[in-house]
Amino acid sequence: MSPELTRFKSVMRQNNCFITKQRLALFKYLQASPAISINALINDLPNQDQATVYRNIKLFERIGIISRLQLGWNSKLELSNTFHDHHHHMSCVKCGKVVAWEEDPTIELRIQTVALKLGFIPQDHQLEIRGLCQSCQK
Amino acid sequence: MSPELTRFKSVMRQNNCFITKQRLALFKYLQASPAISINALINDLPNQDQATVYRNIKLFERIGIISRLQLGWNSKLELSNTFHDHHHHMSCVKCGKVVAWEEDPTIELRIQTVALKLGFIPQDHQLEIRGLCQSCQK
DNA sequence: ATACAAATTGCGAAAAATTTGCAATTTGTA
DNA sequence: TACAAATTGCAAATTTTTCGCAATTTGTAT
Repeated sequence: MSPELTRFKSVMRQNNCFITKQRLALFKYLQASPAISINALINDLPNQDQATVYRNIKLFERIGIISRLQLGWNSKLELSNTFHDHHHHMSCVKCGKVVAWEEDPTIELRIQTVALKLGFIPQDHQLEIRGLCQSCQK
Repeated sequence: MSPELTRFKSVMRQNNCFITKQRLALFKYLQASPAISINALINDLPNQDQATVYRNIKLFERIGIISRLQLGWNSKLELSNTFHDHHHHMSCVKCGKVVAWEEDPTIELRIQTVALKLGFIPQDHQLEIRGLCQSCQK
């Protein structure tokens, strides 16, 4: 069992949530790519009703398993699994491609400092960069 | 005329967009707070049809005047005026309060570096921190 | 000023996205 | 294995967003 799966089950148990096959399939699907739209989820998990998908997305958000991203100016809402090492996203304004990147210690540290200065206890953060990807620069 | 308003008009002209009173009202409203939901906009701009509000939000996003934020796990989509000095947001996971903060040179520089390393030409970015605000810590 | 072409608006209706109630099924626990 | 509680699927309701089109408004060139 992958460490992400172990962690997933542990978080679910901590929150008194049943581990159903629908939830497992959703979690695994979310692990496969850095960002995915709700529509893609509903289409690619055809054995689940859309109501179930929506309910479980909301649950996963509430207990911190996924978070919502707003990538481009015209893009749909997307979801990303927070159990990835990469929390941050860079998206191309032209072709829409999304690349995830690893935490950057300098940025993480700065975020801590800024949050504390404003009186917040930081819990989570999200950084999205928009720009032109290599192939769209040509 | 405020410098923001001047810049707004200039960006609008560059994009061959008419400066209508609906768009001016929308822009001014977006300037008043760090983040605002679409519903609040529609309710607070009662002299505009909701179709107009939606169309102009889309326009403003496309030409870079506003950007979308996804603040809390349960929060609605919000919009923020990019002409503010503060681009970044910190939101309280408990009470939903949103605080904007100024650019941080260390973070900005790091973002440039990371983007270039991944082959992107960065155009815009967005950083959102979630945590517990001072009053909700008690 | 005035007139004109093109862009924008308001309206109503359509389409898309999300949520809800409830009976049937599934889950974890004892 | 049996039970209580949680979850699912389904259909319908609700909410959010988009669209077509006639009427109005805007910027520009007289």
